[in-house]
Amino acid sequence: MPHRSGLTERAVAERALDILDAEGLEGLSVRALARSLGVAPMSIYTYFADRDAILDGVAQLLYAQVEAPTDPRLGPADTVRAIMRSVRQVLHCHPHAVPLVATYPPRTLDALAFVESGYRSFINAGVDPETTARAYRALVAYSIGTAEVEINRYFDDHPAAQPAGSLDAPTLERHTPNISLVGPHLSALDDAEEFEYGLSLLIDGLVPSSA
Amino acid sequence: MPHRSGLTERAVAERALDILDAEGLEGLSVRALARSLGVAPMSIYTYFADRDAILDGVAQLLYAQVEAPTDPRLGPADTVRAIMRSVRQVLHCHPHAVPLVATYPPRTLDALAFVESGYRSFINAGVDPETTARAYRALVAYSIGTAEVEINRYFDDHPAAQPAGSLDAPTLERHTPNISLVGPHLSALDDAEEFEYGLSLLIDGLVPSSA
DNA sequence: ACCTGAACACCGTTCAAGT
DNA sequence: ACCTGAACACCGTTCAAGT
Repeated sequence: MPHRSGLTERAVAERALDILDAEGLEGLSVRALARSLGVAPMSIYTYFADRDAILDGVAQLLYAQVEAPTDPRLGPADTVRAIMRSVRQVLHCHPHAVPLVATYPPRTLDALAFVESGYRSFINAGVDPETTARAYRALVAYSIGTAEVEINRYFDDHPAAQPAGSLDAPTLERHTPNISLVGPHLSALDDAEEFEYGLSLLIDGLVPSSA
Repeated sequence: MPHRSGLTERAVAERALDILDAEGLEGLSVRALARSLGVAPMSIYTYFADRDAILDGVAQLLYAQVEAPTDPRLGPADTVRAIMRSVRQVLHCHPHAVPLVATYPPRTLDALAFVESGYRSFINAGVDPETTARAYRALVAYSIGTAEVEINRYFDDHPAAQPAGSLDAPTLERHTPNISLVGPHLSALDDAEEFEYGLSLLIDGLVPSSA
């Protein structure tokens, strides 16, 4: 009888995602995952070759959650904008997964669905495959970069915004006056607004006839 | 007598960077670092509060290596382009450090030097502080995103480019024809070229009078 | 094929003790 | 202030054995 424990690769990956959300990447150990599933640690290796394969599996689950617009009348710019927003939303629901998405590209059919939709909107609009590939690459980099800075709150404790760090405000003002000047504005920026701002710059440049 | 072992925070961080380069992030353990320095594991905690603080220290070392142009006649676009290229170069020399740079922002005076230079070129050109902050944020996200996809070789084994994965070429062709079409172009893209391409799009959009 | 316990070679960090 | 060894509560993974 196969799967005496009732487990499947998918069920293991889904539990892994639960643990990742609750405990973070360090808390997602093979042993903790097995404990949560009520099996011996080594049973996990029936479904995944090693811990990295589990993390890859979690990434595939999240890629599958990305929604792509289905309306074929939508142009490539609007389609890609909707996909990018969906990616951002999924990652905001699973912030600890950002490093995984930065590491493991979509691989399964479900995970690749949104990529196919994005490509289709470009190709159907007459964009050539190479331009499509370049646009996809730039947009992936933008997704990952913005997600990293957002979930790590990269600009929150920026010097001059948070003078409680190792450098005090007078020292900063003397050595880096422009950081003192710009810092407060940096930490006041709105995540969603800045995401849209940079995204528009990219889309306007990447999509040949953005209409 | 302070520092009986002859260690300093900086020396510990530099050895940590050596280990990171040679062994990767997982190989950079507190115990391995202590072993390499010839001290007991707990001695490390004299200089750093915990492992995360060590990783932050390594990031600060790398930020300090970023070179910013000193010519004040250079406009903000050219200044920022040079800084972005230097960041990319430093990260290519230390690929395992990319997740650290994505996590820990510049904090020390040395690490902040290139940020100050970039800000100065904007402010001196008459750009207001908020626009400067928005540009910096977008450029940081772009640096991190492009570095992640480059060091992880994110597009190398993309389906259709590398049909040896779990999906075979006929299955891909049937379910995701556009991925089959675009994939080969994606894996053929040149890292440096695409970096410059997206960077130009951003700079053209971000720098008010790009002249 | 699937699941197990024991074992190996590690971790980060706390603690109490030394100088 | 700095450094130490011992200990605690963990890791991922190999192996040999079970069903």
